[in-house]
Amino acid sequence: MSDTTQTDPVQTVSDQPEPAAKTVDGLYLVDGSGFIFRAFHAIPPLTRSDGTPVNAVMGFTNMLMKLLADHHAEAVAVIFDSKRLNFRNEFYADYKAHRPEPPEELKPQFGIIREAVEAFCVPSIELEGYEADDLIATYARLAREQGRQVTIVSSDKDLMQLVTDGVAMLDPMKNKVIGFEEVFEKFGVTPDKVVDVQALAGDPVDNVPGVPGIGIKTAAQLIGEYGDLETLLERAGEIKQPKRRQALIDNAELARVSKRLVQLDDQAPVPTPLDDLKVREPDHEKLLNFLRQQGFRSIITRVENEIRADGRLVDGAAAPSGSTPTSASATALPTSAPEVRASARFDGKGTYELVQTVEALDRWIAAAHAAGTVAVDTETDSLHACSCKMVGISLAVEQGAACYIPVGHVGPDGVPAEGSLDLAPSDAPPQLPVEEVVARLKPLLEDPAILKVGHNLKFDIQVFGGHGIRLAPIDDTMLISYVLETGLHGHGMDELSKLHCDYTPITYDQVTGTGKSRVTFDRVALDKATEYAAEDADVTLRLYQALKPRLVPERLTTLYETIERPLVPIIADMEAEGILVDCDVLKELSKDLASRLAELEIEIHRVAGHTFNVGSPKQLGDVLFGEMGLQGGKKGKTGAYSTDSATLEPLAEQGHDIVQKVLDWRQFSKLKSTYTDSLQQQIDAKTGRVHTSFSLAITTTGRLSSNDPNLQNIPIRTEEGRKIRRAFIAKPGHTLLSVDYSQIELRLVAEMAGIEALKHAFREGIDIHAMTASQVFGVPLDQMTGDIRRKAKAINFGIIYGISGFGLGRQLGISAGEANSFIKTYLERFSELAAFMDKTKEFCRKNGYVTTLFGRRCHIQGIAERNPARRQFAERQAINAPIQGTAADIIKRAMVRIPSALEAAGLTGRMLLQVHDELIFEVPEAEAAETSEVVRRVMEGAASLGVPLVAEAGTGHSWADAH
DNA sequence: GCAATCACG
DNA sequence: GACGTACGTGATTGCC
Repeated sequence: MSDTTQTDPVQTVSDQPEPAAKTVDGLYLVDGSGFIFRAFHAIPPLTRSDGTPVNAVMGFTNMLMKLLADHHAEAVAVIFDSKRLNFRNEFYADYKAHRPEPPEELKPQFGIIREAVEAFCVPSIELEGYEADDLIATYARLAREQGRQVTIVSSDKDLMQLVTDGVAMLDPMKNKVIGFEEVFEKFGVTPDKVVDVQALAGDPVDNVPGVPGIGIKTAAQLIGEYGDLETLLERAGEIKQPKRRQALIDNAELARVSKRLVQLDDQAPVPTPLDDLKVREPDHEKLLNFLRQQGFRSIITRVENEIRADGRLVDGAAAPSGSTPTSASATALPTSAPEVRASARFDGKGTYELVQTVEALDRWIAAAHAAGTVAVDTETDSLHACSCKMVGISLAVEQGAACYIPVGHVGPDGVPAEGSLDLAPSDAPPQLPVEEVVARLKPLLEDPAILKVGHNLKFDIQVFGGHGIRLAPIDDTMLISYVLETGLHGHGMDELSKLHCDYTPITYDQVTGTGKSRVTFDRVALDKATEYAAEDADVTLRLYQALKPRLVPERLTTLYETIERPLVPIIADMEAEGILVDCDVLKELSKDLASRLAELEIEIHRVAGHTFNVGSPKQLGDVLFGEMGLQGGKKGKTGAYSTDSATLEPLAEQGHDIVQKVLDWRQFSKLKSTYTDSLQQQIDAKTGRVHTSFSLAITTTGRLSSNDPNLQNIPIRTEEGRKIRRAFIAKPGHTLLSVDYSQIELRLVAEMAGIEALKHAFREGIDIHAMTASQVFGVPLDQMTGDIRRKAKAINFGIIYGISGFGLGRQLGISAGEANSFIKTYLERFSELAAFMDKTKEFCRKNGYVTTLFGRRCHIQGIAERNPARRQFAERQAINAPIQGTAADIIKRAMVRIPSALEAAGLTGRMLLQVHDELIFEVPEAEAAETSEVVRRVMEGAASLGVPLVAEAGTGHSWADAH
């Protein structure tokens, strides 16, 4: 069961959560004409590759698709207005006379939208002389007479008069049901009185006259009082307000005409019998053909995924050229199919939209709703997600259709934008206030039905988190690329764009400049910022379309959806939390180290006979091996003496005091510069804590990495270094909890290679190094010495690294030959191991990658090299990667489960750090014991294997104490 | 910007 | 038997 505990709202289209407004099955009558206009105005301009505008087509198609997917309709029809005049014009010539001609860009789309309906195998209905509303009224009546449920898909107020028991309306864009309550909210009366209110209030849009001076509010009040229009007109003389009374008396006839105009005709002669409106099985080929003609790539992807999920399509048979595993890396963007492009071309600079008004913003939000998927990217003034300022947001809804919303740009002199508290005269460019943009975007960005796609969304999640937005659900193109092609290349956006889209995006440096003249992004001019930022969102969407479809056929969906993707918000929280660091402890250590370094330096210079830079390997080598004549060889192309600790340590042991001093100097210098000094700089001024950044897509094995600062390599191995851990502390009333896996990699070797003797030892809780020592060296456990055990331990580590005689020999200070004989014995004692290593190497040669227990693929380059050195290097990687990678999978699985496990247990502690096989928490003192148990339980249960996983916990005020 | 060195698992 | 060697990272420093 362990594999399926994590669920996420968006896996495939068909997996999406139940819509908020689910209506009962029955007849769905779609107000086609209403939607054409709504879609046209909601979606930014898009054109097909042949120049035909298709934005309304896309909006309409999306709406229809969503409707069919979200509701189990037994019958559906799309109803259109007929072009000609209708019966209302016979008695009121001016009816809808003010309607302007549809915009030029819309006209060609009417026909295409009818094709769209056809492609979905949904009946489309129109009738000369009647408006769509009349046909809808008629069908609704007919269905009601058969006792069937009716849903009118529209948000047009003119249709609200039809709402009654069994007839509801549905606004598919907002996914909102319009029933009695909503109608009452709008008109102030029950649906059956809506026409009376409309007759009085009139409607300037449709040129329905109504009674002058009476609006909806007054009309509702009057109808409420008098019951209906006729009664009101008859008793108009009783009205107290003179003006209102006179208006009603004078315009009684106008009101009656108005009522006839707004009253829908439910007796229209329907062109298609109600019984013919059954939902038919969709013709996928026909639908896909239509979508391809329009170049709706994201919709095509969704449809294909849906079809695939239904199992009606053999993998790859109808997939676009970019989504089959074989051709994916070669051509991500098919060239044959036409593509939707905004008025912009992909490489046409300066054509993305700069959003500076609420109207434009709302248009993009509506477009995102229509598309169902939106690529999001944030721009900030620094790379530190926790402390940076949000400068702008970009959205992309379709290839080429992207915008940039500036919210934090300042003028060239750094004057804040208008709306900031600063009242100084502003030369900041015009832009919407950040609060307003955030407020309008929040429902979209948190909408469980809208997928947010980003590249390295961990960053954007933190930026939005700072503004009270919890971005979800998400897909991350960086992580999709990472699970698909770990080890083949990096996963930065620019690199992936070149690789998959054959396109080089504008670089950050091009926009901000480099070196001395670099400016922060908030000072970049808006046009330049738009080109860069909107393009990033656009590229992200393209990468998504190229990469996401590969997950299923390449069997990487589970890894991505249950491990990598859920980890994103969890790591984001850990980074935002940070860890408390006591600056005074570090200062004290710095001071200490400084004086010891000074002493050592004087001493070293004295022995050398002159001053030199001890920190320069070149100068040091010259002094030690040149001037002083110590034994040591030149190395490498640089021709310089090697002076690393492996070289110097033997010399120090021979009694060369100066060498020992150099080694000490090196160690202290490292501690001071890398840890005590720089760590002080890295404490966040606001939080007093250190916020590292974990990279999720760097390593070739699946591990995380930590940077800025790296908190995964804080010293521990030496006493001096360990002191640095005293500076990492818990806040008042809290304690640090450290829980680490014991011997996880060796346990995994036993498991994956199926080494029975090792598995048995782990199950019995035997000292594993002593046990291997007794096996390999034939020493009984009760005669074990520390030195023999140390050798065995080195061999065990060697196994994990893809052992070689030379490497082991060097580690143990013995000859390669001697080391080789140890290895030989080891492989004889644990005979399953050799087979495992051979099998792994062979698999890697055949496939180019190796896999972990949880299906992660680590691509290994050079496995088939002719050069034996390079090939053997690849082979060692091939041995190591499944082991290291499985351990990484396991701790990630634990990390995904821990926050919810703590919450379920009512515990408030926070996970702060991960150090490969260790997790660090900050917990209230009173919760320490219980938290420790919950965490251990989750960690030990993160995989169920033939060997037990063991997690050990420690607590203390500082990290040094917790270990 | 690269090489050398060394901190961690 | 070649060929150069343990696996995976990140930060700092000196030097070109």
